[in-house]
Amino acid sequence: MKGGADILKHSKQRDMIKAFLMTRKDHPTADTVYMNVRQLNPNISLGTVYRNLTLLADIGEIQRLRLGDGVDHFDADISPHYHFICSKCGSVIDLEMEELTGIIDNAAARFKGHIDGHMTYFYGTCVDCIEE
Amino acid sequence: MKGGADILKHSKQRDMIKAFLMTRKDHPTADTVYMNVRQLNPNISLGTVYRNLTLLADIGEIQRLRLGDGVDHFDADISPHYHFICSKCGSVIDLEMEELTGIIDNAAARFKGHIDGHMTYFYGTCVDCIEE
DNA sequence: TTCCTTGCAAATCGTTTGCATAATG
DNA sequence: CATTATGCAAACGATTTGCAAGGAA
Repeated sequence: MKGGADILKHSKQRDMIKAFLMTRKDHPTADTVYMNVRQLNPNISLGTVYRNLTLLADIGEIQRLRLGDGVDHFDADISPHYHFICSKCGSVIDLEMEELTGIIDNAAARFKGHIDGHMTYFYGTCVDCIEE
Repeated sequence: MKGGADILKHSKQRDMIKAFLMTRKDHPTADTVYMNVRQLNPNISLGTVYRNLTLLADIGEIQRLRLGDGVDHFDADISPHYHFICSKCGSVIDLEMEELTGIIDNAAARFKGHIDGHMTYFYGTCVDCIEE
């Protein structure tokens, strides 16, 4: 049986991961987080990075982004906003646009289940990839 | 060097896969396709299923859906429409709703790159999972 | 001391690929 | 005949997990 309430204990590694993520606005992958955090703590393991990213996402301190490129990206900015992913270089960029309000109601109108939320992202070619 | 234009040759396996997909409106995964097609052709391999699903998606005869659950789903209905994925049982359901026109313009307004398209899906709990 | 967290490595899962053979045009 | 497609199995990349040891409350 899976007893207790899994009280969260403090951990240096988790702090470093969260702190690193907050310095970046390019939505790094787990591996990028690993590479970078390892420069401060060479002993940290990839498994720990994954575990903490998952934990942080579960408790809502960060956002996990699945943008269809097969790799998870992570974002310390948990405010609702939209992303663009470049089909060529894979970079992820924040979009400045108002929230798509009403989209849920729109979807829920003729639907019998219950809709919790939606995921929307845009794809195409970023400026840097166009200009070369 | 990669010479020719890769002329498409007919294949029984591809036909079966496409035919099977057209009978289903629940957006099966590659593995589900494999399981089912295998009942008609026990010799077909999973690799062939993957190759053909990828090929069919590339030439636009089917749609590949990445709905954030880590598995690709396939849809023979290539008309633009939206999907709902149940967070509990994972089932994928078509949503009856008008297209989100203007959403691209909306996103492109303050963005420097070029936007080709967008991906939107909804999640929550489906009727069957609510009722139990 | 209790229980969560870590590091390490092995395992898992979905998907892709190399290769020799079979099928298509 | 030239070339694409197949079956098989091995390879892959991203992520997860079991376990013994370390660290926080």
